[in-house]
Amino acid sequence: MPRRYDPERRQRIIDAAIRVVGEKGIAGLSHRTVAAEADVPLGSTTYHFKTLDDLLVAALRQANEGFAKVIASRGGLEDPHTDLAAELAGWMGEWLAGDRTGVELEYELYLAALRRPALRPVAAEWAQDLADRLSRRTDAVTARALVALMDGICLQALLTETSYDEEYARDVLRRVIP
Amino acid sequence: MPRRYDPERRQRIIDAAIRVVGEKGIAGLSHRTVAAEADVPLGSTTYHFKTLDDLLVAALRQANEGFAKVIASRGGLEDPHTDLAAELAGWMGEWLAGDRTGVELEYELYLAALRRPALRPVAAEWAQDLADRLSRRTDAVTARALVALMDGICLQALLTETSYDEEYARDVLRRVIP
DNA sequence: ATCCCATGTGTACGAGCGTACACAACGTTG
DNA sequence: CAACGTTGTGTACGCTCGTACACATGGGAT
Repeated sequence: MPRRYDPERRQRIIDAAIRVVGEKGIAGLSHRTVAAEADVPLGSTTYHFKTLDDLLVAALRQANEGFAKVIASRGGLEDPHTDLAAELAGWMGEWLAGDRTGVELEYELYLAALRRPALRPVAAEWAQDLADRLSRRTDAVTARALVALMDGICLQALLTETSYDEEYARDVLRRVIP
Repeated sequence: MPRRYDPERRQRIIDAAIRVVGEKGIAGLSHRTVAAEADVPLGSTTYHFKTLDDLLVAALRQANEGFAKVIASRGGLEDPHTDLAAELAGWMGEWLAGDRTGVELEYELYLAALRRPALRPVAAEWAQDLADRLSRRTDAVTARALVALMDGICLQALLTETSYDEEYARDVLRRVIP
C-alpha cells in the first residue's frame, strides 16, 4: 500500500501550529508563520493543509489527545471513593495555576468552533469524551452538566481575570451532583 | 466646553463594527471593512479608534448594554414568585432559538477577551452585571454559579451544534439553586 | 526500464492590511 | 478678525496574506 503522505513532515507542521497559536493566538496563524516555525518551505504547509481550517482541526484534535492523557494519568476519576467535586475542582485549580499560555491555547482552539463549523465535530468530540469519563462516576445528565459548569467557571476566571476560587468551585460542583 | 468628538460619527462606526463582526466575525473586522460598512472614509475610523482593540471595546460595551436592556425588559427576574430556573432556561431557549448571528456576535466579542486584555474589564463588567441582577433572587455565590452554568450550557450548544434542551437546562439550573 | 503520481519546493501575483501624514473644514478662543 | 486645535479626508508605503503554478524528486506499479 502506498504511503499517501509523510507523517513526520505533517506532524512537524501540526506541532509548529500549536506553538504558534500558543504564542500569538489563532490570529497570528498563517501558512507562512507555521512554515517558519516548523522550518519547512511555504509550499509544504499549503500542500498538507489546503486551508487553515484543516490545520486548526488537526491542531485541536492533537491538543485534545494531549488533554485526555493528562486527565487519564491523574487517575482519581476512576476511584469511586474520592470526592468527585473536590477532585474536579482541584484539577481545575492545577490547570489554571500553571502557564496561562497552555490554557489559552486549548480554550482558543476549542472556542474557535463558534465561528468555524469545521471545528465543531472535534469540539463536540472533546466534550463528549470528558462527559464519558465523568459518566463512570455519575449519570450522563450530571456528567454533561459538570462539563458545562467547569467550562463556565474556567472561562470566567480567564475572561474576567478573577482569580480562581477552588473552594467556591468545589461547593458549586457538589450542588450539581445528585 | 469644546466638543472633543462627534458622537454621531463615532456611533455610526461602532454600529457598523457590530454589523461587520456579526456577519464576518472578528477576523473580518478591519479599519477598512468598518469604514466601508459605515460609509465613512478610512481615515475616519483610524482617527476615532487608533487600534482595533479600541473599537472592539466600544462594540462589546454597546452589545452588553443592548443585552442588559433585553434582560431588563423581560421582567420575571424581579418577581420572586416565578420559578427562577425555569425563567432562565426559558430565556436561554429564546435567545438560542433566534438568529444564530446575534448569539454568535455577543459570544464572539465576549470570548475575545481571552486573548485581548483590553476587553477583560468589559467582559468582567458584563458577568458582574448579570450576577448582580440574579442576586436579587438568590445569594451572590449562587448567582455567580448560575452565570457560569448558563455560559457553559450556551457554549456547548453553540460549539458542538447540539440542539438546546430546555428541560435539561431547567433541571440542572435548579440543582445549583439551594 | 519506464511511467505515474504522491510528495516536496521555489517564486510570483494581486489583494487587503495597519499606519502615517499632509491637507481641508470649521467652531472656539483670544 | 486671526490663530488654533479638533475633526474629517485622501493617498500612498511597506508588509503579510492566500493562492496558484511550474518544476524537482523518488518510490511503486506495470
